[in-house]
Amino acid sequence: MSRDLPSLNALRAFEAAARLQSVSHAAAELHVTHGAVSRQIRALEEQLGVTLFDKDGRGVKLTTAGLRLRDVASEAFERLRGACADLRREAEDRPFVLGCPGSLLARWFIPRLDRLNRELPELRLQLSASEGELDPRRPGVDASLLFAEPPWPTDMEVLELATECIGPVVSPHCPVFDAVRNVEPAVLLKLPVLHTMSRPQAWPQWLRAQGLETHDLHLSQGFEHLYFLLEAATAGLGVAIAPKTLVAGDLAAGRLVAPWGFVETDARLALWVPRRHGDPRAERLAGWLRGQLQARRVEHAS
Amino acid sequence: MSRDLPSLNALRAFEAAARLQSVSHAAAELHVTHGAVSRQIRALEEQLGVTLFDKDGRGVKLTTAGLRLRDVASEAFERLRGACADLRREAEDRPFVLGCPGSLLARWFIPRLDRLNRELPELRLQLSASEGELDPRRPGVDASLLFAEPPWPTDMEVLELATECIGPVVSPHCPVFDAVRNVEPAVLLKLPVLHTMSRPQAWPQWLRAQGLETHDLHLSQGFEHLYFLLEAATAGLGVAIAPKTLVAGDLAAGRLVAPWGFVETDARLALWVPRRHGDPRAERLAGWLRGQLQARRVEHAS
DNA sequence: ATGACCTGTCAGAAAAACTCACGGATATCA
DNA sequence: TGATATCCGTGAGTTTTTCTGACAGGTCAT
Repeated sequence: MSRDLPSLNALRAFEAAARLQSVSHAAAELHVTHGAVSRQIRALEEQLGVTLFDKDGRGVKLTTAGLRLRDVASEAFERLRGACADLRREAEDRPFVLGCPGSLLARWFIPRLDRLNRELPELRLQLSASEGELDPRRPGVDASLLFAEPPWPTDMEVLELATECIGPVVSPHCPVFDAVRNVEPAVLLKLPVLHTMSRPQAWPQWLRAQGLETHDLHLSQGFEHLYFLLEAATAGLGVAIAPKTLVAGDLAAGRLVAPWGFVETDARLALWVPRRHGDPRAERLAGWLRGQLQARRVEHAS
Repeated sequence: MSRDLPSLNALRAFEAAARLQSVSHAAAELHVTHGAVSRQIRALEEQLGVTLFDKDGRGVKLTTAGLRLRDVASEAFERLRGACADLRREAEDRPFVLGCPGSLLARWFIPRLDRLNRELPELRLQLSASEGELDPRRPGVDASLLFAEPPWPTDMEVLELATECIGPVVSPHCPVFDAVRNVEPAVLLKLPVLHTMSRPQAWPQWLRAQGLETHDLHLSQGFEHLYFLLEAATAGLGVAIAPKTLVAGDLAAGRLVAPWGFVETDARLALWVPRRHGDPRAERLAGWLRGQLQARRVEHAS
């Protein structure tokens, strides 16, 4: 029992009061009322069975026992303060690691990276393109940016950034471009289309949204990653289906066209933050990303 | 803000878990459930913005940040533990100072002091006979033993030990003894009686209890302290009035007789303990005193 | 005396910590 | 290879601690 520490909050209150020679000043430092500090000191005196303060005029004065305890307590708390401050500072200085699929990284993020680093330098953003499947729970990753459909897992805080719109895109230099320039969506059913393993539902989703049957679909070349699919499309290999966000740049530059329009899906572009960590910088990043996605839309509308 | 310490209870939970490399063992050490410790560690990690533990199989392992914090925290807490244990030990070893009127000290306490020191050696009892008025609030006095009537002051814990009975006593060798051996109380009104300044109400109280008028009372020699009054009575100077407890020894030894009996007053023999200190040893002393007072009564009855 | 200032105390309110029960993951044993 | 035991994390609800706000008493300077 004697190995047990007394109440640590009481010790902290005592230490502050002893250091400042004043219950009221200690209360101010601890952001509480003087009554709270007075109580804590009383409790500590009872636990130790020792008088720590005597009244001295209208203030207080340490007893010899109090003096000895103050010396130890002040040093102990000062060390703890220092160690905690170091840890906090390092946590703040640590780069923020953002997991991100390669396609999103290449087509959307890289062009905006410079501005991000300028506007949010304290983030020290470090991008980690996923190899294979993106795992938002991978240790060392502070947050992940990805397209996905609700429901969200409970162990992640999901900050939604934008809805997803998908639609067929094709290069104007594509050999079949003349055949497909007809904006009637049904024409696409007659053509072999490019697709990706990671989004097998993309074509059926879009076709259903157009009121077309999906069983006539002719899938041709498939790619493991969306990133390669988009490269293939811009290279003129055929008609691909892609999220609008990822091809907005290509559309603006004329490298791709999307004559058949886009449809909104249930998926969301969202920032996934493991609840375990909950880095406050994730919120800042989400805010900035929302601003960028908004700006892009405004730019298009004008 | 960064000068602020994180939650100290969280820090203590972390320190225990880090030292024992186990949340459950830490919980056992702190006498709480593992859930409580887990929560505290989680809270600390959030406050510092740093991961302190990683999962390791079915246990936990410190991160490098956790390792650094543990080193500091363990030392800091160990120092605090040591300082507090020292203070507690000294508090325990410190003599227990009991304030006591000289009469009670001489007539009741001193004959029992030897047994008390044998039966409660850890008390290291130190008796402080009051000079002049006994002040139960005097600094340095852990408790005071005195006769007094309720109501009790609120800043004192009053442990009642026995009721007070007072009555006239006289030495068998007193010159007037033959005159007063008549047990009719009224005879006392005809004699000059010894009294004390500190209990001016003693005689009137007793007379009223006998159904006698008080205005006929002839006070003769007065003494400042009860102690001297009793000395005078045993020396045969006259009839005194005294608490039964203080003259029980003299009655048993035949140095005094009390043919007129005793009456119970409103006063109590009680141990007064300043609430500010509340030394737990006061309870032990009160228990022992009650036992002694009881024993004396039983002894008389038999 | 009066006002400024400080501390101690109380009842009730607010906040923190705890418990209990459950779920998921990992070792150990048969 | 299941079955079992152990360990940690989490959520709802409750208990315990702590704080507040108001007041009382004491000291000091004017």
